[in-house]
Amino acid sequence: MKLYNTLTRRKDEFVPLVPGKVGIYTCGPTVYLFAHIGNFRAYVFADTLRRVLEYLGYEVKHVMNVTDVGHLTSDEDTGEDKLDKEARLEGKKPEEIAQFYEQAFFADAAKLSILRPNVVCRATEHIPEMIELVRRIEANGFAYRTAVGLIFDTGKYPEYALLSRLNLAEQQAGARTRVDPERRNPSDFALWITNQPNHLMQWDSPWGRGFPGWHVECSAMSIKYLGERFDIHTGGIDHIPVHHTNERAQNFAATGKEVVVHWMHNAFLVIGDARMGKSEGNLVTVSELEKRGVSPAGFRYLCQTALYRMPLSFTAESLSSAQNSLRGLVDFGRNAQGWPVKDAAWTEPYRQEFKDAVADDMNIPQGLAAVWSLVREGNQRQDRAAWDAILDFDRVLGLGLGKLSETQVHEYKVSDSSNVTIAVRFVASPPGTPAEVVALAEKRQAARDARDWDAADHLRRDILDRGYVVEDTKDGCSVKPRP
RNA sequence: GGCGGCUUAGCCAAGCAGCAAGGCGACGGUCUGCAAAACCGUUAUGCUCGGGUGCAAAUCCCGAAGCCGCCUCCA
Repeated sequence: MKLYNTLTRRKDEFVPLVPGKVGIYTCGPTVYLFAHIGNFRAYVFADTLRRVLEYLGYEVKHVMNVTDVGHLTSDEDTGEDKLDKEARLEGKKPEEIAQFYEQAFFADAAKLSILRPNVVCRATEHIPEMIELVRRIEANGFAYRTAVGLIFDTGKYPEYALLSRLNLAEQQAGARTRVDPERRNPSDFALWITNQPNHLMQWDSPWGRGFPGWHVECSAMSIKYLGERFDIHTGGIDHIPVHHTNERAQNFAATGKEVVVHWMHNAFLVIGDARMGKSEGNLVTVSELEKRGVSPAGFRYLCQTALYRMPLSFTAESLSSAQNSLRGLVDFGRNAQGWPVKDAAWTEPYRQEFKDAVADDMNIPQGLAAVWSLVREGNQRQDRAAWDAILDFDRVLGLGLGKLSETQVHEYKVSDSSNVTIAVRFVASPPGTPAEVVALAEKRQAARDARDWDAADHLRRDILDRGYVVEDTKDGCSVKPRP
């Protein structure tokens, strides 16, 4: 398969370091607030990457960190820790804040069918590993002390600017932050921060009591769980110039190696012309989405309509478009389940198309085109083989189509006055449909059989009042929740 | 000031040199007691604009305009 690599700026052929196996590290959430759906685009992307690799037969080890310390509110390495700040604000301990928002994060992730990474690692539980990594960096001569703590000397790493293609000479030092006169280079950053007595979370270290710089955790934990050379590192595009650039520098300073082979970055979800962000005041969470009548699966579908590397427009219109598309897919599934598998052979070209698309740098939109071809042709052929193929694709799409289209069929006999069965009718409905609704549907069919259209229409109204719509077919009807 | 990205139909969005995928929406038709679903058809002689290279350009090159992100924490 091919994957775009930020380091080389082109689609590279993906060759795993160990045949058949893939290690992925994903920059996870900083658990001091609810994650918004802009954040979740990144995790849907990472999850889809994992699913694609598994679909193509790789054994994937997916590692994700949870940042619960060391992420400062400014990059001057002197600001408040986000967790500390929120803890003070809410009058709680940092651990309580972290625990609460971590739990909330994974609850939302589960709603979005994001598979839990094989390893979820918390920064605070890896302080010894971080200290060890920093010690190696220092021993290799890449660090120096200042009043702030231990600082990474980016001048010692000639390739420092390669990932972001920064032109350090032209960068305006201190254009937006004050200059620390003790720094050797404007891009130098803290590995271990000391002399911050107000910081709530502190640990002893060779450099004094303090806490790790933000970038250290990802280097330390990715290396711990995936080794000193691993396949893929994912994150948002905003991480390229600072976080990942620094991480890469640390990796090299500690190990002497290019640790990460493929760097992959997702573009932002954009609202109108702006990104979604806390300071923009346009955050939308998964719960808010649900309140607006958009299912998590609908949002996930929206994410799958665009390439992960392209900005995606998040508007009321694009959302409802996605939600409607998903509904169409689910409707097809409900119908298709009533059909026999006639001939699976005709689905082969579409299966191939899907596979080729996702193997080409995860071109999910192209894969969706194959899905819709199957819907169209499956409908024409009335062949469940189409649905079987789509369910197979859903291992990648992660829309939960199987569950969403679940249907129970209630069959019953219709008899004449002398108790002779004259027909077998059915009512199909999703699990959880109230029995009352099914009963009304049955009653309505009887009215229809009696050609009592007024009664039938009246009953349809009653069913609608209970939140369900009826669709008639030859020998029965199906009821489903009103869209 | 530096780096990066985006501009394709009403909307979302693929395509990265060889007849402009797909979805949503809209409109017309078939089916239906009426609907819904489904099916059939229509919806970009053109891809921000101007040059250039090629037999051939939405795709490559040069230039312009507009929009955005990062360089402070941010997916």
